[in-house]
Amino acid sequence: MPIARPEPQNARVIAHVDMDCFYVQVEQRKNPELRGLPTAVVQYNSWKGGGLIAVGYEARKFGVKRSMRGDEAKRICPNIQLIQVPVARGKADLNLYRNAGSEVVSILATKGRCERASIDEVYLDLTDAAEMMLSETPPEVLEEIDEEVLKSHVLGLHVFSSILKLISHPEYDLGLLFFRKMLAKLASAMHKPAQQTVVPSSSVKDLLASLPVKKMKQLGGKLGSSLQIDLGVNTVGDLLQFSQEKLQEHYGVNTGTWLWNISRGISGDAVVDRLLPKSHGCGKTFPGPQALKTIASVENWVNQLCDELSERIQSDLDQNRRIAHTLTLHARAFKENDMEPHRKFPSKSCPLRYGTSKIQEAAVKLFDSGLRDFLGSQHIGWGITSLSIAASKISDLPQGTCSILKFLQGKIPSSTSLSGAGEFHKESFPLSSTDDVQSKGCTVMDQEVKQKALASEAASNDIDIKFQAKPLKRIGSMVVKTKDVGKSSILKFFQSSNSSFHTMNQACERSSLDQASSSSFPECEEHSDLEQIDEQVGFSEGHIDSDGHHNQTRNGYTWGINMENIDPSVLDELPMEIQREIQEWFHPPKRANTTRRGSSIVHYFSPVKKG
DNA sequence: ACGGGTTATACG
DNA sequence: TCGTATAAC
Repeated sequence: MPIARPEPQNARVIAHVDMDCFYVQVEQRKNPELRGLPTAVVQYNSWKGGGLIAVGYEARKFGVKRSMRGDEAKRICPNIQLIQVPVARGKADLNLYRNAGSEVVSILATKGRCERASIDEVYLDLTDAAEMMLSETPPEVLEEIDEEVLKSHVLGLHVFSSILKLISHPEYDLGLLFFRKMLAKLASAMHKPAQQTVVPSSSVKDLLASLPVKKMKQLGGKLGSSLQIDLGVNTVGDLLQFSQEKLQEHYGVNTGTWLWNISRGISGDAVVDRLLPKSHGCGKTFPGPQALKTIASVENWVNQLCDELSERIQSDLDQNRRIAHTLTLHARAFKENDMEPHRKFPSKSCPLRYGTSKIQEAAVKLFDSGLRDFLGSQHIGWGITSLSIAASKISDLPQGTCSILKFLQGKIPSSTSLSGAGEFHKESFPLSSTDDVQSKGCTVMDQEVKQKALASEAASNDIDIKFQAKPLKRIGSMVVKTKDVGKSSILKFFQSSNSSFHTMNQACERSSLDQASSSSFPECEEHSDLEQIDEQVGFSEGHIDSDGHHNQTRNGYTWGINMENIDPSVLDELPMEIQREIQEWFHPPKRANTTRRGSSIVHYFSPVKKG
């Protein structure tokens, strides 16, 4: 049976939704009395009335612009309502607007595949909806609709926004390949506010021919200027004269081919199904005299930033079941007596472990490290003019996971795909820089060789393999504990294949003197640190092809595999060692001199469906 | 030495 | 990879 593919890939119907003066609208929704009044949103107000970050259309009539100061706006437009961005922890707090943006996305997401492009912009793939419409509407009526749409920019389709739709039907499509997102984006800016612009395929060629390159997304900056100055390209149409090689010569293979393609309307950019941001960040500037000049003041602000970030990633975890793996700190700094206005302060990153104080400690370390690099051997005064931290490398938690605390309290997520016997396996999922191990170690290496080597390394180091389980789909992992339980752990992993731990365990036993040495896996050494074991413990329903042997432990007890036997209410009755161990998984003992170069991991417990 | 605070992406 | 630079809103 052939798979139905009714839709050629090049005929997507894509809308770009761009909110007009979004922050202002959010404030006006909150306080309807502001509606119709000239309104702007300002950040802070102590210096020259604060900086405007959004200006309503009523105020724009007076010439009020973004980037003006509040005082200036007031001069031009005495009646202007200046609404301050909320302040929390001494800094601007944009959560109100972020959440409003999420509201919009989730509404749009009911209409088609959505990609959140920014706090107030969404791409929306309406192909299915359009096809539905096409199939249910007689062609004559469709023509009429199209005509209407072309004549006037349809008003107020969405209370919140001006909407642009780019519509093309397969039968209208002549030679132009997918160019949709870019065009949609382009046209949404053409008629504002509260209007939509429809771009039929037939108009695209002419539109591009005269379109200034600077108007195109990605060409608004230096690259666009270079096109104008170095190549004399002023419109997208002008680009057509240049060969692909020529463009690559100037701008590299990647950018060169990209330019060549877009000038021909070729752009593979699909609307990616993503409703949530890929990272979270927060920062603050300390302009001029406010520059931070002591470690203590820096730490204070780092702590404030971390507090906010921690809250945000925690709510991302709670609401969206996502975990961030990397923490990055950026700063801008100057040196006293150094004529160079802004020497660069290096940005630094490390594995991200949850908990406000952990994040704060880590961020302060990152700052210290950056400051050392920044100062080198010089002993001179410095100042920090901006600080920011970010949480990135966010991944989804497997479905059905919950905190182990909840698990132990008996709050197990309801069973969906699996309903078999409840035997629980502990799994370890690699996070953040552990990905190094996979890409450096595993992908280049034969799986079996890798496993044997790992096993023999474990054996030769007199390490007791405590537990392993085969995790969901693509990643395999194991936790190796030393005999000295609780003192150190080594985390290793390998790409998942069908090989079970059973195999590995055997390999371990028989190859204790195997020639493969740990030096073959220097990257693994970096990950030997109990602190890598994150307390973010989850419970998940997965599929594990257990054979009942792979969980054998050799130091007297097992936990994890026998979780089915643990009644959460009688946790106290567990052997002391187990209790202690569980404690340590939650709160690994601190070790002063460990470098934190390894990664965090997340542990899951999965019920096993028995054959 | 800045409209300020975020996000995303490409490059080396 | 990580860190930097660029671009956008």
